[in-house]
Amino acid sequence: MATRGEQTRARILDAARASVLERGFAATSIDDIQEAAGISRGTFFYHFPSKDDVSREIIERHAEVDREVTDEFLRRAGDLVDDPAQQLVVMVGLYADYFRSLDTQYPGCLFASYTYEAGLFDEATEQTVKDSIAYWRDVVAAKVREAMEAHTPVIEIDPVGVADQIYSVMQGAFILGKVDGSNELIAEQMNLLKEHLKLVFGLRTAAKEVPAAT
Amino acid sequence: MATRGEQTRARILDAARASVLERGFAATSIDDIQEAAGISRGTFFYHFPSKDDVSREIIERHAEVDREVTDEFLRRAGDLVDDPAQQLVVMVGLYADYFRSLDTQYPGCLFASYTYEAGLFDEATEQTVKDSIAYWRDVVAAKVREAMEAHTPVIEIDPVGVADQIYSVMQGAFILGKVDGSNELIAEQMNLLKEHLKLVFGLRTAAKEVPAAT
DNA sequence: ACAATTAAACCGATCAGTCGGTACTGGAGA
DNA sequence: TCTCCAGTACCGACTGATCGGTTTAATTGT
Repeated sequence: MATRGEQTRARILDAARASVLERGFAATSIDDIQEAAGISRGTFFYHFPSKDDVSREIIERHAEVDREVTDEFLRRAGDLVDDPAQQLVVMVGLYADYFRSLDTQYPGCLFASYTYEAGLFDEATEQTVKDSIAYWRDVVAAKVREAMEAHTPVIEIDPVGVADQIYSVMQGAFILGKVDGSNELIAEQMNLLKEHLKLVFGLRTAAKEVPAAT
Repeated sequence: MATRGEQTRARILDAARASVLERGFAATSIDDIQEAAGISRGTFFYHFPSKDDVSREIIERHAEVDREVTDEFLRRAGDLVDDPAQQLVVMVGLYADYFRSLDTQYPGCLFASYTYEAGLFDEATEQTVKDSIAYWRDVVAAKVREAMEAHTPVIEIDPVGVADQIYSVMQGAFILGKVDGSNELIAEQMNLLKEHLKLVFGLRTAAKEVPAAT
């Protein structure tokens, strides 16, 4: 159970995160955060020495969650199917399901937000973003490598390139999703990517041939 | 020939655009712009009534250039090959070549920047972003539709979905490219996407079979 | 008792935007 | 050719508001 102080701290971080994703970090004032969190100005500074500390903590928390989700999706994919190529496909599908299941508009990714506000953050914060992306890239690329051993790809591919492609589609879809106000768009992009991966690894469901009507 | 005033105006817009792409709009002060453009504070306000007007003009100029590039790439693709599916592939390749040819780090897309700072801009500005993306989607989706008629896709696809996928990969790659400080990454992502498209439309270069050694 | 919270006053820095004035330039009139 | 003038372009000091951050004294919850 979280103490009262911890709850307030969490409320501050939540409010800050939401505002940063909507307006960006620079346009997020402490008064905005304080008001959204339903606390006073004094309380904000009781919990955080500065605004920068909030940005650091937000990104670190996001990095942590991101890593957990990555690990869990990979683990669940591993539980569901044995073939590493299938695991990749399932993983992308899990992302699709996740975005589709949300009942509010997905607000985008903090890493992207910070990237488009580069120069406002200190070295350590930038490094957190880089490390998080690098982690994702590494674990997914490793899985792609496994998949390549199990199924010779139909086209020449670079494992890191494929990992980046998945990441790119996700990040790009977040932007389109925000503009269109649609989580479904994000999910659909993940689904299409899934089909691409199946093609690359020759995982076409051959049994799905439509029986000719007569 | 541009008048002196027009040149100054352009310098202001260039400086503003660069700063917005690096730090975001909110963190771009008029002093930043003024200093980068090599003019005084007074001159800025001589040319622009407010900071918001600059944001509007920047995005409109970007939208215009974006549209021109889209049209030109599609036109050039049409000049190079007849088959609409091949045209799509060539178009993506043209983007790849473009990003590879840059000698400075590609700073990212203003639409993405604005999307992650939504709420700072007025209705008209937001609409410009939406319209620009919609235009891209429409013309590329139309080409995908043509391609589908010429080549039955190997997988079930939605033309708009495919257009969005290309856009997503580009936008996502911009982010990765910024983080990694690499234009090559962006170009590589476009190349991989090119291969995916070839697969989908069955455009594999069958003649490329590696002759068995011995 | 002690941690958490409040409200308000306050600070210096920086912000967007204003204003009064100056330099440059390209004619028009003599 | 010289003078004068209007418009264009530019300048930098100034204003009021807002920013992040501090301080304090008085509560509240456990």
